[in-house]
Amino acid sequence: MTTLREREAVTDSKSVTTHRILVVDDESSISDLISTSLRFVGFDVRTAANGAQALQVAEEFHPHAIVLDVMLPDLDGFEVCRQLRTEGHNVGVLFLTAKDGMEDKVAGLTIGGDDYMTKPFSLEELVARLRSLLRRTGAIEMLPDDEKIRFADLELDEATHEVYRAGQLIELSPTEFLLIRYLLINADRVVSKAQILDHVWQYDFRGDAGIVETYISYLRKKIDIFDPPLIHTVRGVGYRLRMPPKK
Amino acid sequence: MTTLREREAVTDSKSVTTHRILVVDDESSISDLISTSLRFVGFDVRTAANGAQALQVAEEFHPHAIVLDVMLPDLDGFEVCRQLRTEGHNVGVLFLTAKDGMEDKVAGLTIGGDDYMTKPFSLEELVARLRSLLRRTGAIEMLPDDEKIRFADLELDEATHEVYRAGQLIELSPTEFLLIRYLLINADRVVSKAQILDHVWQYDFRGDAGIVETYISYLRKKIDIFDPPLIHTVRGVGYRLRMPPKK
DNA sequence: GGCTATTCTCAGATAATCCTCAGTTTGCAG
DNA sequence: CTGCAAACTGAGGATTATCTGAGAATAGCC
Repeated sequence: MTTLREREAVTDSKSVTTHRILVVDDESSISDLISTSLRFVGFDVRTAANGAQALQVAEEFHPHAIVLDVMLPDLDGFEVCRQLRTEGHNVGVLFLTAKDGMEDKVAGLTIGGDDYMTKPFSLEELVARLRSLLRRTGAIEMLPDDEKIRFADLELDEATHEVYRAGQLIELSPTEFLLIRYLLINADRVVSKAQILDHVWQYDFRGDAGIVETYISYLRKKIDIFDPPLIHTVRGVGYRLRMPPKK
Repeated sequence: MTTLREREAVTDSKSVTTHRILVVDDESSISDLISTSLRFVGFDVRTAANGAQALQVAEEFHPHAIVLDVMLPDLDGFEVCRQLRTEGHNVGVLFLTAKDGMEDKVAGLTIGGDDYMTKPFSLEELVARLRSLLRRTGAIEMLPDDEKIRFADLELDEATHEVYRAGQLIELSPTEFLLIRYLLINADRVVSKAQILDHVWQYDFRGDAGIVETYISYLRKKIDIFDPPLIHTVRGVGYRLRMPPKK
């Protein structure tokens, strides 16, 4: 489903504020997945399958940010990053790393505005991190309310990762947080369980869509003990955040 | 009984710009059913019976959207989709999947604004989902009220799946929703029970047309308790949504 | 290496929906 | 006005979707 943000982004892309993102990964399935997803939310995407190609594309594409796998067939991601920087590309990098212990090394190297994620990740998170990266590196000018999403008396703060209902802080697990954010971004629209699964869960999740029901149930117990309930089931279709119709 | 019934009256007067749709399915009965139906509502349709052919046809046809069975004799649907995307066809895909077994392959199907349906499906739903897909992927320009259908004081919202009569929210079951949408799309025209059955019910439904009467009755109890009644019986022919002649 | 929070599966309970059927009502032709 | 076929509607059983609790597996943390 098109989300509000996604639509804004899509509209933007036709006018001025399209951001150029370079995606570098040698597995084409991953880079396809990422680029499809990023294109859909309105970024201008170019891909590269190795380090040399990445440097070459960066030269003419001048990306605002790079999604960069650290494990590449030729140069490794750090090397690519170093060379870019020495050539004067002052660009934010979101590193991707396999979950194999390299994490610490990456963590140490992501100084400045950079960030990193371990594979597999969820697409919601990728987009969120990328936006945050662009914001930090100044590619997107910071709007005051840019990092808060509100619906009724529900408020989500991207910067602090906090969620409030009726002014009260709600403790959420990581997955619960991603789920409520996805619902908030799509407030008032119906989203199917498949969509939720594809956006919120890691891309390699091969379980049943029933897990969505479980997490909806968790969220309801934390968020919808308040009145009025905001999370509504649309039988046979999906879920939807909505205000009860006023009498 | 429920094979290919008459569908004369249902021409789509609205669509001016014709959109190109590629239908890919190896069962010709299915692809015939779909393409006939899509042509009827005004799309320009081309078909392919396997993955290779699909890629080839896409090359010269440049479809705005693809209806793609995931189970094909050569490549599977995902592979076709991936190859299309890497070749720069930035096109929305509506996947068709069999209900049995493949449940776990559902993940990843709704990424770039794509969508999927399980077989068997109803033609009404197919068309609705396809329109929504075209809208999302930008093939149809988005008008503010694009997702609403109105007739008299009856209003249906595709995005929220809500129906209002006289400003009041009406709770409908999935089948009731499809039925009222079909009537709304054909507002002021008579539609036969056979047509309704063909469009609203799954194409493999083998029951009696009497079910339509039952559902019309359900709708009347929810929608036509308001004045004036909008759902009218045309004895011996079918049903019609219409305003009563003014006094 | 244990401890805790979290994720995920599963299965029974609950509830909504679907569909059939049969008795009743309605409209129309003769 | 009468009789017949079409349409209406309520009841109920079958089916399916969703909810939720319990517990096993896993990951993250000190």
